[in-house]
Amino acid sequence: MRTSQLQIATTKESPADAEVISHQLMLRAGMIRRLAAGLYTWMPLGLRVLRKIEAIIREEMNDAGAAELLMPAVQPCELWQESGRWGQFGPELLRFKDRHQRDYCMGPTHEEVITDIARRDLRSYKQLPVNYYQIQTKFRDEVRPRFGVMRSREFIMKDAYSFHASPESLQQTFEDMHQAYTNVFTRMQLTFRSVEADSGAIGGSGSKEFHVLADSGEDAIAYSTDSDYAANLEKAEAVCNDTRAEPTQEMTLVDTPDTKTIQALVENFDLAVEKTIKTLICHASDECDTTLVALLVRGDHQLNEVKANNHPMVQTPLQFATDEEIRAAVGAGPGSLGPVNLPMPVIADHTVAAMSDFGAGANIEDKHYFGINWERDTDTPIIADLRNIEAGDLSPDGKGELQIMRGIEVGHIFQLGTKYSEAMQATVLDENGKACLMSMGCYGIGVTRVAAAAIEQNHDDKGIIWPMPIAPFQVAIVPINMKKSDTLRGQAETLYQELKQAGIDVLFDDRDSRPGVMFADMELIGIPMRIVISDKGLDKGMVEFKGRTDSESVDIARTDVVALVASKVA
RNA sequence: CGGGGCAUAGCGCAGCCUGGUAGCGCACCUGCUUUGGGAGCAGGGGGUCGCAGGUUCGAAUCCUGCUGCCCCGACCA
Repeated sequence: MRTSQLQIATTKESPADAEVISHQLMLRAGMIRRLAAGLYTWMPLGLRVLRKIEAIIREEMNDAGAAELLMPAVQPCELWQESGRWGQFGPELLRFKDRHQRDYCMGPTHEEVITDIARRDLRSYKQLPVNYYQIQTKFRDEVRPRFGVMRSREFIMKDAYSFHASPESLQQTFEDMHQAYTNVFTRMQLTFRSVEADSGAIGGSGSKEFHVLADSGEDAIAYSTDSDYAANLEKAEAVCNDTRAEPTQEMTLVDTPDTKTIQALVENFDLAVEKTIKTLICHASDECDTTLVALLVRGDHQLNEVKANNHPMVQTPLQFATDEEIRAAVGAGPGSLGPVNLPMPVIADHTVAAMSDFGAGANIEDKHYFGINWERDTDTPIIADLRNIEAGDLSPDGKGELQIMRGIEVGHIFQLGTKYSEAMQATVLDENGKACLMSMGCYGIGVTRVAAAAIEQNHDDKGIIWPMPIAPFQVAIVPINMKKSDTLRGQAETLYQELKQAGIDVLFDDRDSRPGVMFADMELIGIPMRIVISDKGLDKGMVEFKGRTDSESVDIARTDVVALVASKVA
């Protein structure tokens, strides 16, 4: 392709609201244009990247035995009512009515539609397993779309759904998909990890996320220094091997004016932060007699909201109590809360349960108890894993300690089990002629997010550095002063044709720009290789070759350059 | 949802406090010169100053309402 046809539109400055580097570079390189909040046009240059990502995914999915189909983006409400998600899904689900006043939604995911397909088309266990996939536009009305196409409302996703006669078959396909995803991201030359994950709203058991590693990633990932264990921070199990020490202090009531925070408590009263407790009050589920329930974590630990949300005694979705609710129930406000004499169930993190001689609010305004001990001073709490792991924690598998790094979630594979097949009665006949529910798996890759993640991971001060397999073009031809030299123009054209015939994705910069402009543009848009062709060089039969990350270009014989490029592409 | 901020040319910004009818850089168009790292000179086009009211002789500027966008989020930070 020629730059004159591509309408290259690069800018030196990026819009003020683009925060993350991938968003800035995609805008500056002219890959995407914003239409409205969370809605982006993919310009020709950006679309080429998407198509390359899709092609790799398609090949690996096909190789793994999945069959491509295409479902509608608009879905009728009936299916969602059948699965129960019409009520469960919040405002993220974009709903609207057609001219007959029937309810529809823009599909954020396609479990309902595919399950409907499966129950109609699949009759016998002999047809199983099957794995359907599509690459299609999804819509999720995010509260706060941001970071460009990293968290947009409309995005392209590859979603696959498998159906099985047995859990063993599901497990097998789950593993096949894990391998297929590993192949996909390996082929894209991205640095990634697969990690254990929470199943979230989609439901089911057993799920793994694929994360592209990047410091700017929205997710934190815990991994063991000495084993394969890796998990999303929200899932990573916080273990505590300490046993509770015997009490050595009496419990005392202390006046603590102006001490509403853990930090103030530690500073004003010379208390070790490891001897303090944070008390968080949230709404209780129906399992409790009270409307509120208390969650306890050590003063220096962070509550893990996903873990809290998953606790049976906590109302879903997790909702913290307001100041007024707390005062009404306890008689004291946040900042003076603790487990002693608290009129509600107390759920403590493992670490908290192993503490002794600790300090916490007295549930009396401006007072704390110090030297509290479980059993002696207050009932032993319900114990659960409630906190985020911290770097240096023991690995749950007992091997090594956990470290934290950041990642961008680009893929997620789930074992759904029979959640949807049961709700929607998707059955096949088994060997005995009896109807049995199909087990399901589902497997997603955020195609548009992969493009952004690749940039987050691969860029420098000049711009994007595309990995070769997903680069919009593999090589750029940059002629120097072609305007003045018909010879050079002819030579550049010939080289362009030769590269095309060799099957190379080549971008011919045929603008009459100054060299600096062309160099800067080709680097900004991240073309992995560059050939500079000039009269000066051609007099000696040479052109210049430079890889995007090379510091210097090298002279190479004109007659060898096509072969060189071809070898680098392979 | 709650809190904060912003809205002036395609992009980045100034002007607003102290009202007098809009400006700079990049980009764009024309011409000349230039051509190995985002050229120089000269000329030029483009803005109902987010929308709607109000105050005023006069509003980008002051006041009110609305809309859009961005940031932050309950203990801690």
